[in-house]
Amino acid sequence: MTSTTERRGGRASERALADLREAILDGDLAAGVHLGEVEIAERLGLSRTPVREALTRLAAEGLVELEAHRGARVTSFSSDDLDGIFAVRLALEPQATERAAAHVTPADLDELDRLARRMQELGAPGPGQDLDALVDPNREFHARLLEMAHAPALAVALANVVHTPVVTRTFHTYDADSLARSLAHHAEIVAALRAGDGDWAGAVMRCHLGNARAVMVVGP
Amino acid sequence: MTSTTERRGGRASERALADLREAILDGDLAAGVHLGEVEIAERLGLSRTPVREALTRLAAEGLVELEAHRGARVTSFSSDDLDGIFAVRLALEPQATERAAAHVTPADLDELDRLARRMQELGAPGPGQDLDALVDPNREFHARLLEMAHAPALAVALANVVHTPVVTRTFHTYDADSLARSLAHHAEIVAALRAGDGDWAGAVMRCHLGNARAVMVVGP
DNA sequence: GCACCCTACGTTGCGTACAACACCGGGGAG
DNA sequence: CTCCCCGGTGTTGTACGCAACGTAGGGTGC
Repeated sequence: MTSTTERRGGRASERALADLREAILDGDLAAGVHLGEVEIAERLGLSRTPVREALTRLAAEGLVELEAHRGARVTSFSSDDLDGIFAVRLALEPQATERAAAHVTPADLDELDRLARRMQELGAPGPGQDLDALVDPNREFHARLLEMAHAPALAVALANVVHTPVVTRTFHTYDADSLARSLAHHAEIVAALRAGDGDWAGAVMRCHLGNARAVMVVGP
Repeated sequence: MTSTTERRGGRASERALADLREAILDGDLAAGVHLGEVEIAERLGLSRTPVREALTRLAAEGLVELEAHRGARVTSFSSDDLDGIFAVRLALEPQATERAAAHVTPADLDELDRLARRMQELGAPGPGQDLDALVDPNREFHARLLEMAHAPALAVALANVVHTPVVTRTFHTYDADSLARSLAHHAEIVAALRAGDGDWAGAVMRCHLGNARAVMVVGP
């Protein structure tokens, strides 16, 4: 899950938060959709109060936008926004990867290796290919890596910007070559970490993000 | 003020938010202090509801920490946290400064110049020195610079981590030389921007942060 | 004397009712 | 015909009351 602590939330608030976040991240709630407090409350069988709190927190995360007396809308991102997001990722995530190399444990390596292999299975061309199933392990891979860096500030800065919905919501935009590269990068990061080479791991992450950026951001 | 948009807030909520944030940033509420909802509500003459919302948003900003059924506490930062914060600043703020060079207007330059000069007056050794008064213009300087970068994602990432209270709350920890350097950096950034040299400006910002880090973080 | 439990209190979490504000439609004046 | 004003309607913003949870203190059993 997210590394940001799940404070407060006597279950109802937390439930509303998790539910809404999942719906947005999975794309069930498209960008720009209006979110009425009563509507959500009724759908979840709750009062407006916890829903309202959840919306406030989602707004702080940047997943929704609140307009006074006009309700909440799912945030929509422009191409420029995407570009800015990748700029932040490129500035922070390789550094986090470098740091991760210093703290990595065998258990971490096994887990990352497992995720990387699973993604290569799911992403391999052929009848078994399932691009939608790639989303979760990919998210998990990057989250674990971030966690291993033992750099809370870095993690928070990224979490509050990356807004995983837009960035990792789908792999359908990847062409075959880019996808293959992306999956190979994960494996290479594991290899670099296993070798204890932070510079190498960071460099691969830079490649990984550069590749993703080229796919996502419609360049000039 | 903060560049993060001030959505929602039918005055009461916004007022509570602004009031609490100011109190924390100014150090009136020390780190670790317990914040009771009723206590704050009564002091501001409001109900618990807007106070609660304000606390939720402050928690999202990282200024307070919420424990379930145990209330809110003003966040306290460890030396490691500070180090992590500076790592993020060093990764992002120079880049923002570089970008600012591309969008800078004469009006912006005048404003930055005014702030830099004012800080040099206030910080000059002698009877007129007022270190406390430095805090606001310094905050404003960095905020303006960030705004000029036209990179919302960068700004958000920084805003959610820098937690200005710890970083810029006081200049009393600066020794004379470090303070002089810090003030000179501001002026040099203005000069670099006026010359339209983003690389130069970014480099100065790196120096600026390195200097601050050396002062703040008791490093080995 | 010490550990454990149980009760009483204060706090937060949630639900509900009311007030304030913003949008939308019709009607009238120019 | 167009523009402005004005009430209707649905939304969000706030206040208040109750319930649930955590904590601290005293009391009892060992």
